[in-house]
Amino acid sequence: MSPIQGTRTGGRSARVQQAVHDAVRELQSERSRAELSVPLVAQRAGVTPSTVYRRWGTLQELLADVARERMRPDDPPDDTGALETDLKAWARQYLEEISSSPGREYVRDLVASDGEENSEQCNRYCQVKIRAILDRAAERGEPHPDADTVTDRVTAPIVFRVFFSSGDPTPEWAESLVDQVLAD
Amino acid sequence: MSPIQGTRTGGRSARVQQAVHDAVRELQSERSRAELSVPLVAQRAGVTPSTVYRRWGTLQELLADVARERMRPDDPPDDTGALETDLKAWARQYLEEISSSPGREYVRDLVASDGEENSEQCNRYCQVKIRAILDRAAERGEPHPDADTVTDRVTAPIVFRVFFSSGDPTPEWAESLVDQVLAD
DNA sequence: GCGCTAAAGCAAAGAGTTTGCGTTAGACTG
DNA sequence: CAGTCTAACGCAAACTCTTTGCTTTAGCGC
Repeated sequence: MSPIQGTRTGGRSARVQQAVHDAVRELQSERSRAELSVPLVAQRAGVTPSTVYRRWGTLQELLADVARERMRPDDPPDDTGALETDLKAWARQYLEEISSSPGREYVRDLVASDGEENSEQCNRYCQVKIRAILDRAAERGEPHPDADTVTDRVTAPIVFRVFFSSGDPTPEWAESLVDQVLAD
Repeated sequence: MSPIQGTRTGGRSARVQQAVHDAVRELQSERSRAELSVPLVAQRAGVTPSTVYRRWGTLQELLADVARERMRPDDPPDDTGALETDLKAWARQYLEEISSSPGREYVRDLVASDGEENSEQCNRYCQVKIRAILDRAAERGEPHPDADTVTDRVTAPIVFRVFFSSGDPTPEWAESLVDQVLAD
């Protein structure tokens, strides 16, 4: 992979980015969101605040950048042997992840950031997992909805309820969304 | 309605709140979000910044407060004579409202605010409109889903796609969500 | 009217942000 | 493999925003 003309991707730049991201993650686990600040992160990372401002612009954008990284899919979703159970397991895990206190903060940071790139990337990560599940169903010969349908009928309601509804959504409710999308 | 003990609801307090809200709305129509600041709003409203800080805490919370006011339902939704067309008209209008550039900003401000009160209130406003439509359907004797189902299957996908998806959702797509929820 | 106090004003101290300029690391070239 | 070039970093000063203690004011309840 050749580096893009006019931007530096390796060496010191990469080390600074790594150090700043690590600093944010450390501080997020130690202090509340309101206590975070660019100077604080910069000090922990061993760089000057101006470096952070010039690269990320605002604390908001930096937090969104870190949040996006955290959402990146690591392992392929568990293979339970059937579409229904695969999707239910994923839906339960996803609900748990984003309804947790840190999970909500990450999504908040993503939505609050100026560029929509971050939120969109986050959804793409989500769809990568969903598609992996659907592809396995296809291999088994199971009938299955497409990824956009699963997004509209499972992912969207989960995210919406976590952020706009008063009660805590239950794992059972998340599973019922899967039942409904597989019913028709 | 008696005022709550220990807080002032009328007189000067009310005038200040009005002036600050007006100032925010004016400035939002003149400048970009990044150019807004508490001192700027305060100056336009004819109050001191410390007044704004003490009442709202941060610019974020103030913007969320204004955004919530804007989302408050004004008129009852149009009565087109049938559930399907009522819901489709509402879905189209809602999509248009929140996918517009200012609409997205309002929702962003709501989600970004610390207290979840604002986001939840916003959803309650939404459900008020949906329930009005469903109640009319009930009066006509039409079969109809409940408000939570409409929230999960129409409102949630609309909001989710506007914020997490790359392409612009179309009015036709919003209508198809209504078709699906009425189909089963 | 009169007193009481929540809320506003004022101003100074503190914290965060922006910016110009010099320096440095590391990518590219010959 | 040394030399050149420049994106990105460090530093520091100027600037803006935020916080806070104290004073003043408006207007509700008696």
